[in-house]
Amino acid sequence: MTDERQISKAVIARLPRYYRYLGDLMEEGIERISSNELSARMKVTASQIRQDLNNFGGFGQQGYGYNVRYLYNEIARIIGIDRQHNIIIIGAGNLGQAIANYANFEKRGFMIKGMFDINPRLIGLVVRGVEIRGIDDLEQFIIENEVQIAALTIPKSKAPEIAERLVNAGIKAIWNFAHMDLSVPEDVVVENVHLSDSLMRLSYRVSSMMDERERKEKERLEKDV
Amino acid sequence: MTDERQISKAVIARLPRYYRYLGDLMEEGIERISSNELSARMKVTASQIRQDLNNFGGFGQQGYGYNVRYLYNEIARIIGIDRQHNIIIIGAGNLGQAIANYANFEKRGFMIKGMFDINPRLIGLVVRGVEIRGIDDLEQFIIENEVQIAALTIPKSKAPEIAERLVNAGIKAIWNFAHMDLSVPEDVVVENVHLSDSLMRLSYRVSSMMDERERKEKERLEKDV
DNA sequence: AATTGTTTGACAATGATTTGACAAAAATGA
DNA sequence: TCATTTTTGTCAAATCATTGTCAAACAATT
Repeated sequence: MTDERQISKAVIARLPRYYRYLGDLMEEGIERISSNELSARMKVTASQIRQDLNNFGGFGQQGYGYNVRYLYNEIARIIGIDRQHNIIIIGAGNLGQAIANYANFEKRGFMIKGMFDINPRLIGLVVRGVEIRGIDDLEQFIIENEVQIAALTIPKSKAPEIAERLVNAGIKAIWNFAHMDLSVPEDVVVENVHLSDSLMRLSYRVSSMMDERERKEKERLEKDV
Repeated sequence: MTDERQISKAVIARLPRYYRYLGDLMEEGIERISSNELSARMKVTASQIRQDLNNFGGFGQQGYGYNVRYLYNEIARIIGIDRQHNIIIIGAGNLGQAIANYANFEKRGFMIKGMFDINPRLIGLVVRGVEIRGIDDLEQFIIENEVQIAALTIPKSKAPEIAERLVNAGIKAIWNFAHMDLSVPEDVVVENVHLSDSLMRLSYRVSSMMDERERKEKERLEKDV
């Protein structure tokens, strides 16, 4: 009946990037774009762009291409950033404050309702108009302010305990910056940002690139002999 | 000749997670583990674990499993975190400082050689023993200190210009936190951390979970009639 | 030393994703 | 108005990734 076949993770992961490029196009004053032109800019195949977008409906028109503003708004709707999301930040250290200071937050519908920390020296401070609180009244705050999302920028050691409190208070999603995997009920979304994992991927790529360069250099020298 | 068949991106992306879990096992004092036990902890199939590891060599032993410490060290070697990498941070705002303060950096072979910013109020400050400098002598610093990696935590508007300077100074890799894609020569590694993309993926998942919940609720009510 | 149980590494089968190709639709230009 | 060009949406083919299976290897036990 409901033809809601699951859309693949790979497609979802690419949507924000489309959104970013469409925003750039709008800033450049470009009104329409073909999958071919966009594919050249984004360095992906045109086929992939068309196929990705068609998961959500036919946004283009033959002989014309895609209307940039329309597609931009449609993707915003698909991603869900046309609605308002209330968010809190737990851990008001550098990372938490960096997130709080990200200017485009409100523009995308993410309202920072509060910040929390256990460090008494931080409590009471105001970051971007948001006061840093102690975590004692965390649950009450979540319920009163209808908070759906919590950004977790605290050390690994405290993360599981806080995550459980968040879940019990009815949070819908955790943006997890702690260096560990959280275990939560299946109806709670966890989006991980494992910076250490990212740095290791970088390390792998640098290392293998250096190895390869070395290998080629050796090959070249051997040939010269 | 050289049997260096390319290892798939998906496998590389999983290595840091294996490394993380093996570290945890070591802390728990566990000496050996089977792919089956590990698969239960990590919520992936045992087959995938065995297949992934076998891309790099046979680290396990029939009837025994994998030696935790040995595998841990082998993965470190594969990722390249057994070598020393010199790194600089460009942009000493909250995000740059958050990265500088990450304690495990040195343990993984990443040596923070310097931090840079254009804000005169930050220049001269010392974060974790590293002085914040102006970006005028960036190129010289990179060469003199044999810096391979630059973390880029600056606004989008300044990123392309700085990236070009980094490339020209011979940097090998950019850990890119700017909200845009950089264009660099193909022998320069770029590892993107697009936090806004990550937040949008979270938004999509929260939104579709809420939609689904609503849909089910409606279905339930209709059935009751 | 022989037997039993465990567990890997390899391979085949399945599943998912990406790419290429093309008919049909719309825009453009004569 | 009609022919030509552009460009989508879709389908099929090709590629890539994951999973299940099993013989062979080793450990543990008697």
